[in-house]
Amino acid sequence: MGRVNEMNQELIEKLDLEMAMLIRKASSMAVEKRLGNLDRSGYLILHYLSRRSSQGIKALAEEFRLDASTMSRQIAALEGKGYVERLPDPNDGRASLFQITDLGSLEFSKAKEARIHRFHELFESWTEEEGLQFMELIGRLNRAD
Amino acid sequence: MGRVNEMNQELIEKLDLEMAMLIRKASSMAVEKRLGNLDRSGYLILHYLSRRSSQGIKALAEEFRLDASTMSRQIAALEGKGYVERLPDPNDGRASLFQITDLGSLEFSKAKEARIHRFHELFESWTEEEGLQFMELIGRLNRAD
DNA sequence: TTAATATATATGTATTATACATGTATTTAG
DNA sequence: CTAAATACATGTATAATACATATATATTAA
Repeated sequence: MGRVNEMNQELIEKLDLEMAMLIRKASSMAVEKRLGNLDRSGYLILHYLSRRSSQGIKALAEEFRLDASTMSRQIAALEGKGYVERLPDPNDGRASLFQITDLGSLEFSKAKEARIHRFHELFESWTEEEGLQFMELIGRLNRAD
Repeated sequence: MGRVNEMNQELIEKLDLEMAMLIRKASSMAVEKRLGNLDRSGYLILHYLSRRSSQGIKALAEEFRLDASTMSRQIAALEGKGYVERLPDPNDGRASLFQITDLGSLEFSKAKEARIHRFHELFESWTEEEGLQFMELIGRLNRAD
């Protein structure tokens, strides 16, 4: 079985278009469906903070490959809603560490439920095997440069 | 094999996160890499117009599931760059029809080449079969409500 | 130790993509 | 022929983002 690199130009072109469409569709879906008080960024950040110890802006920005200024604003939004809590970084007076609050955990759970529901709809006609394959393939793409 | 609806909650949750990450990654990639003079919308619209006869704002907005005002601005941008041409709709004095220009076709080809190159990188390690599966699955998602 | 430099974060500004509300011209229905 | 609907353009608002810059703190080199 050949590599995609060697393969049919046509398939790559179709992939290109399908990806472009998926991105637009999924982006606007995220906007449409505000899923409680959480946007996509907030959702991802809370998910991350719900599994890790408190993190600073820089670490979060690197984790999500966003500019630190962007992360700073996203965290500020979460802090403003009371979903994360700012703690002084004991090792660095310039920095803060952020941890998810109980309220944040609650909001995250609610958003997750709503999103999961939406996903059940979207993937209604898929078999489990297809879902698994798709997830694996997306995962690979997410971890590629 | 069961439907995703009946399946493991864990898989759906992972899909949810992977999708959220993909969207963010792909969106920012699209911004970073301006691929000539075409953004994602322009690219999709020119692709569409390169295969179809001239279309009005409304039809395009429906095709791409965007608000007509959004499509109006996107087409205006393409028109401003000379990539599409406005023709009066002979059957409706309120409407215009838009067709791709030679310059638009040229720009589209250039953007396509650059994007395809990027895709070859992204999918470098994939087999052809995986690429095909992925495309089919994305296509289904794009066509779901 | 002190001065220069680097770093972590916050904020100002700009861009892009989007939706919704509204206004205008034109078409269609009654 | 008038009333309602439609196609489009434009005003306004929001969200996510990057880059440039400012500030406080930390680190390094002399």
